[in-house]
Amino acid sequence: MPTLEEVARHSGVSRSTVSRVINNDPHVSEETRQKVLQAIAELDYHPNAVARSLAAGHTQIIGLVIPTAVAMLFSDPYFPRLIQGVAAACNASDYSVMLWIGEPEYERRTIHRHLNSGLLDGIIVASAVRDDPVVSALHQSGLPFVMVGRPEDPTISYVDVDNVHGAREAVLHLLRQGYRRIATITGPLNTAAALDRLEGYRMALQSRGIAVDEALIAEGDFTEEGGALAMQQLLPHRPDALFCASDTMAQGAMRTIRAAGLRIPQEMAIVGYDDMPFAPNLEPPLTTVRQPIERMGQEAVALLLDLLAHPDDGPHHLVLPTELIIRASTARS
Amino acid sequence: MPTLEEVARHSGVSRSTVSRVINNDPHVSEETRQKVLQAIAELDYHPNAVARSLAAGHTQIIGLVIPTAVAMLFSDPYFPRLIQGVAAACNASDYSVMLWIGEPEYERRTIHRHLNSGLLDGIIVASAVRDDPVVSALHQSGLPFVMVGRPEDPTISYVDVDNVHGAREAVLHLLRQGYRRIATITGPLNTAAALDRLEGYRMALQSRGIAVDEALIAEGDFTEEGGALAMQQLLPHRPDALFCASDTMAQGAMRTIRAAGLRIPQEMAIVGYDDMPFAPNLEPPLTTVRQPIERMGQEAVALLLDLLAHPDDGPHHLVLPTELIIRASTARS
DNA sequence: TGAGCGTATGAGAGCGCTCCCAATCACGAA
DNA sequence: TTCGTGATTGGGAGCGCTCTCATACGCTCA
Repeated sequence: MPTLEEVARHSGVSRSTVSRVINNDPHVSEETRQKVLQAIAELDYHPNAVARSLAAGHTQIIGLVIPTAVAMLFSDPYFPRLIQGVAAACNASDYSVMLWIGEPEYERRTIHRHLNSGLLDGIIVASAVRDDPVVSALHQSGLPFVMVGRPEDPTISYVDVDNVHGAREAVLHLLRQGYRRIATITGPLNTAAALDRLEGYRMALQSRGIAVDEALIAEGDFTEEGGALAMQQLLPHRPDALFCASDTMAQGAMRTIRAAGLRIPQEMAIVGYDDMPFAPNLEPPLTTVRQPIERMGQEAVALLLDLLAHPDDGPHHLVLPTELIIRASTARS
Repeated sequence: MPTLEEVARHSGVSRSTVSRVINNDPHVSEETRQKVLQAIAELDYHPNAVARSLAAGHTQIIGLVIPTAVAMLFSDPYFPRLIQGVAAACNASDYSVMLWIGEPEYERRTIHRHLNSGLLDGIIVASAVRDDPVVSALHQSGLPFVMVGRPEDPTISYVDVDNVHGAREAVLHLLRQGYRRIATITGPLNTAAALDRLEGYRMALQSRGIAVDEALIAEGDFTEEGGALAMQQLLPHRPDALFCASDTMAQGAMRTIRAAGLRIPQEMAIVGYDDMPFAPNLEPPLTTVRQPIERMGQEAVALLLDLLAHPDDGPHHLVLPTELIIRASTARS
């Protein structure tokens, strides 16, 4: 593995000059630049990222933390898409992504060790639950970071989708279709997304003068099984429509509904959330709220890079719009 | 951020000694060790990973390359689970994971730049297609690497599942149930997994003296849509059973089958592959071949670390067993 | 012709750590 | 007492690069 030094010797210039051409410093004559470039090609030289980071004081690496419980990663295409978005944006900006999946047994010491190792220039935290220890550790470490999903603390930069609005539109659609006893299966209520969607549900009903019946609200956990279970609680209260805080839970709820002998959408309309790839293939195809997951990842990177460039700026908050995708599961025939 | 130097001053010993206690060198008196440990705690010192890497010549970082086309990441839980396995195993061994999602536009130069930057101690390549440029680049870079999924070149270390055997068992099950005109939807035939599963299909038929009808073989692309399309090709040839090289494609095929008015499994039995989370929830629940995806990730890390420790060992090949999960989609009633 | 200025280049001091080698010391053996 | 021995500790030379500063070399302009 050739070094800067060797390239310098080979092309008859100093280390500094080679460094300049590598870093595209304009203060190099065209002639010298060519000479150096040729030496680089001949020796097949590649700068050593580690040495470069040590000298420069930054690594061009950002961390992507996914502190969610292990189980969700398995079935939910949310994270792959988010990762995809983050990776794409990083590649485009010459950053690398260090993946860090928060295992439950990770305790404070390990977290700190990673955060303070100087390996990361910044961090993106995906979908933390409330009071996540990673977030507080991050906060006191002083490392720049942005969250995907609104945190409690407004001084933190984040990008999120407009969950309240998305949920409200979904429920309003149900209302417009003439449904009146609308139930909801929420996500785990220690997440901001679940809370916001529930809030949207309430707002929609209230805006039409319909009292919220707490018996029509069941808490799920974003899993298929959890959706099926929650639906069992809901069924005795005879709702005529359902707003689910995730497509995955909607899928589970549909199973329960069918098992109870009810027809969708004639006897029970359903709206999901996420517009997962399987949503159009369900029986019947699922009306749902699409959110720009991948774009969130990209915007999170953009925000973080901005934060790295201008550390003194206040926190940035970016809220992306959602889109209601209407399919057969809410078609009052 | 305090440095080694400061810890040394603060505890009244030399840099070397502090370095020793950090690295658990036994040649330090208990008394000194305590003194240093205390200074470390008081200053809240954390070693700088970058400086350490530069001096030590290795980074404790491994790369996880996913060169597959973007689309698959979206719908397929395969990668999340693999990532999960890799991350877990790395954490357990004090390594970090650098994620590298191969965008199509990544050309040779970029690949080389990453491989030769010295940032990575080793690499795990997930599911490369045949003649993937990343693999050849990796080969000539001299970086230790292992693949997930059997490569053509036997000198490369890999871990894989026994795809031939898994497919054979699946088709034999169909045969045992009395089905005779068994069709198959393969994966893209430029991947080893698809080829191996097709091979298992052929072997099963031949072992029962049944001639392979090429009209009953359709190539898919591991997507739901691809499965639906492939099934349309197959239908005119009147198969009575189907072996799908992935659950996702099976899902698509079921859609086509149902649209054609055929009942599953009475008029068309189906076996999938992967045992994805949704497989038991399909209508009817899908018989499928389960493979230990997460474990593959773990074993890949184990193999790689072994390779790092013993660079001169020959290539390791590890083939994990599959398991046939029998559900209603093959229940000849 | 020489002062003044801008541009191209080189020198050298780190960045924070590891690791080899030498120095020190205590202690038992000769 | 002297020397060897082994356990501790310190010194110092890098790892490969960046970056500030100083130097040198043209120019232009008076």
